[in-house]
Parts: sequence; C-alpha cells; structure tokens
Amino acid sequence: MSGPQISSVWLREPRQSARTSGRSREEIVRATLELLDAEGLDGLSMRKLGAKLSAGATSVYWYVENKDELLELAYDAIWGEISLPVPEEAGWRETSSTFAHSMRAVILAHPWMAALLGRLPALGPNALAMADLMRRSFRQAGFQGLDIDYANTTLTAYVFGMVIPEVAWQQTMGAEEIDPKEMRETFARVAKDFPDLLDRLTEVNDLPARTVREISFDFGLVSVLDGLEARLHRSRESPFSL
Amino acid sequence: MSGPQISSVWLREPRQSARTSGRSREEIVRATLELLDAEGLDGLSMRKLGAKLSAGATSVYWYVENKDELLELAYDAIWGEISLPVPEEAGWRETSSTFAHSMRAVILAHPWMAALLGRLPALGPNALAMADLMRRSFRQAGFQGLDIDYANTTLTAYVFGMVIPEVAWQQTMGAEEIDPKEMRETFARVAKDFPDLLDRLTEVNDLPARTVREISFDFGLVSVLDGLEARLHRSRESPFSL
DNA sequence: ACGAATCTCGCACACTGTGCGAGGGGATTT
DNA sequence: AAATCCCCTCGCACAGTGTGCGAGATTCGT
Repeated sequence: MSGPQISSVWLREPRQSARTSGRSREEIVRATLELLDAEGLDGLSMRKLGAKLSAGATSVYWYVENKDELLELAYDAIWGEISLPVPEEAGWRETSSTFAHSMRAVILAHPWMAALLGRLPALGPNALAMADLMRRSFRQAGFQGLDIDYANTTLTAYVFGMVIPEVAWQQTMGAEEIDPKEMRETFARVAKDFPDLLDRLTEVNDLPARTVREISFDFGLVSVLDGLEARLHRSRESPFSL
Repeated sequence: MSGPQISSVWLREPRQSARTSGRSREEIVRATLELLDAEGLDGLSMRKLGAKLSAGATSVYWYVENKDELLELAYDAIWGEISLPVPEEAGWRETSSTFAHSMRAVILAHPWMAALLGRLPALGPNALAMADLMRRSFRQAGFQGLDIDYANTTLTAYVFGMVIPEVAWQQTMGAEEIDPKEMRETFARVAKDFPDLLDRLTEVNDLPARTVREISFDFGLVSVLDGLEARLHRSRESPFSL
C-alpha cells in the first residue's frame, strides 16, 4: 500500500537516468564530500553546493529528495573508507580491533561524521557490507543467534561513544591555539568543589592530550573485547541465546 | 590575559543579579526544558522561548550569551536527574550499572539530549558532581591513576553510543505507526545481497523491538563491566598506570 | 530627585531548506 | 520536418533561523 515508513535514500528507486546529460549522483556526492571536509557540517548548504556544481541552488533537488538524503549518501561513502581484514583469516579480536581503529581514524579525518553517527539510518551498501562482515566475524568467533547482533552493537556503541566527544574536543581545540596551562587553571576554578576531579588534573599534567586519548581508546577497546570474550566462554558452557 | 578559550556558560561569571526584578536563570531554564521536552531540539527557537516567557524574542540574550549556552544549562539540568547510589556502599559494579541504566532512562525521557551528548562541554555542576562520584567509585574499585579516568570514559562511551541510536530509532518509529512486517520486507529488499544480515531478520522476528533493545543494552553493559573487571585483576598483579 | 545600573525588545541582516512552476533541450514519435 | 514528451534546470518566494545593535523602560543606590 503506502511507501516505506522509514525515509531513506536507499529505500526508494533512484530517478532513472537513461539520459546521459545532467549531473550524476557520484558527481554530487563528491562535491558534497568536498564541501563537508572543507567547511564542516554547518558549511554545507544547498546554495553553496549548487554553486560548487556550477548549478542553481535548487538543482540538486532533482536527484535527492531533501538535504538528509544527501547526507545519507555522504555518510555511506565514508563507511566505505573503513577497512577490514578478512575475518576468517584474522580472527575476531583482530578484526574487531581493526574495525574500531579504522573507524576512529576515518571519523577523525571527516569530523562532520560525528554529528551523523547513529542519527542517520545506515542502510547504504557500504554500511550494510560492513555490518555483514562484522556479523560474519562474530559468528565465526562463536557467538550465536542474537548474541551476534548484541556483540556487534556493543562494539559499535563503544566506538561511537568514544569518537563523538573526541571530535568535539578536537574541534574546540583546533578553533584557536590553546594554552594548556591556562586551560587547567580555568578548569580548576570550576571544579574546585570536587577534589577527585582535581586529582586527575595533576595526573594528566604533562602528557600530550593526543596520546592520552589514544591510550584511553585502546584501554576501553581492550576492555570491551575482553568482556565479549568472557561472554563467549560463558555461553559456550551454557548457551542460551534466546 | 585573555578569557578562557573553551567557551562555556560555566567558565564565566554570570550577570550579577542584585536586582530582584527581571527573569531569573532558573525560570529561563525551566521554560527551555519544557519547550525541549514538548517540541524537541528543532522546536526550540529563541523566538518561541521568548513568547513562552511573555518576553521579546531577544530578551533572553541578557542572561545568556548565545543559544549554545542555553543548551548547556538545559544539558546540565538533565545530568542532575541521573541518580546514583553511594559508591562506597553499593560497590563499583552496582554503581556503574545504576549509572548506565539511569542515564539511559533519563535520555530516553528527554530525547533531545541525544544530539547534545558529547558535543557540549559538560562543565556544569551536575555533570561535574556525576563525574566526581563515578571517579570515587572506580577508585574504590581499585583502579589507580589515569586508569580511573579510562574506566569511566569507557563506561560513559558505551552508554552514549548505545543511547544515541536508540533515540534515533525511537523517533523515526514514533513519527508514525509502523507495520513491522512491511518494514522487514523493505529492509529485506535492500539487504538482499547480505545473507548474514537477512538471518538476523528472521531471528528477531517475533520479539518486540523494545525488549530486544533492553536485552542488548544489558548484554553490552555486562560485557563492558566484565572487561573492566578483568583489567582490574590484571593491573592488581602488575600495575602500570603510567 | 537624579544618575547609574540593569533589563527589555523592535528592527534589521544574512542566511537557511525547500515548494512551485515556468522554461530549455534532447530524444522519440507522428 | 513537426510535434510531443520527458528529463532536467533554476529563479522566485516563503517561512523560518540566530543574533548585533541601539533606543528605551525600569529599578536601584544615593
């Protein structure tokens, strides 16, 4: 009867393009990505995109229903940049770890992605291929039934949750050069009622913020993988996977 | 010399209000929260907020530098709704679990929070108190030095990463009533090249989406806590905490 | 009562996404 | 060759956004 209820570019037939004239979807996506990388999510407007394509402001609306669909296309394009080993060869821990690090790197390289993570439906071919591969990996690891999904969701959630604040941090830092000493002082003023938080300030004193974030990411990643592995051993003895 | 480099409401003196006339910051935050809860993040505009306060469109700008500061205030107010036990009594696993569930519930009740998670600096009193408490909890668990921070970051990242897509899902579902059968069909059409993904469709067949999400959340949470616990035991034998 | 501080708010600016409908131009049919 | 059709472009307009500015109102300290 009615059309699909989730609205997504991927859930409707694209405009047939038997014609060779006119712009192609690839061309549009490429321009969109350039604009996003150069000026960020706020820097992308339909008028600017039109200008970049030497087209009118509303010409893109022939190829795309609305701006969200455009973002879906860009979103999936970036999913395609994430690289994975062959799960059957690398093993699930290695595969998971590569996935996590690769996804983190890709998002840090395209910071506008962070605002889209989890917010846009990930139904594009690249996202689906990724999900399929990760499922294969977790299945091969020994997870069964819905546990495959749960494990994958857990890992992805961790990466999302780590990277989003990291991007935010990176952006407020990149805005203007920041004196870490002065930053610590202002922060200390605000946190003066919380001695435990102040402790952290002195501990993190000398380490460059970048490496701290990297160590932090690895710490959490190892924890998550350890946790999944524990679950794996436990369910081998008494599987339930309802 | 210059002011603080991170721009946040909490890093500057509030306008002194020796005066009793005029609106108060609490009043403004309350109205903001009502608007956000009623109409979502997109539903909040300075003009609407002014109208709700029976004030002009730009009157709020006396109390707040810009819209982001307003959101920071609302953001921290919600952090205040998260409830925690006393870590020293409950133990760190119980404390962490309560934190995770409570934060999830609070965000699902205020879906506009999801778009703000990790994007806004969390320097408000409620967020700081929360962070301080969680640090106490992890310290008491046996973590030392920066590991306290890492453990806390890991847990928080997991919750963020789980809840953000959950809210997105909840919102596209809530928009209009969706026939799960038809949704599965459209999804099957799009994922037809990925047999592993299709498997999942049949497995998740009959379970209500809500309970699946709840099980999924618990699955991941237990995994994360197990992983942290493993780390804890390991570092007890050979602590490094650089 | 006077000056100063605090607070309100109308106007204006630049900008956003996008509905609409008139038109151009190439391919296909008559 | 002419007419028709479909793909595609795009100018205009609308309703909205955040917020700088500066004139005015209100209330305080003296």
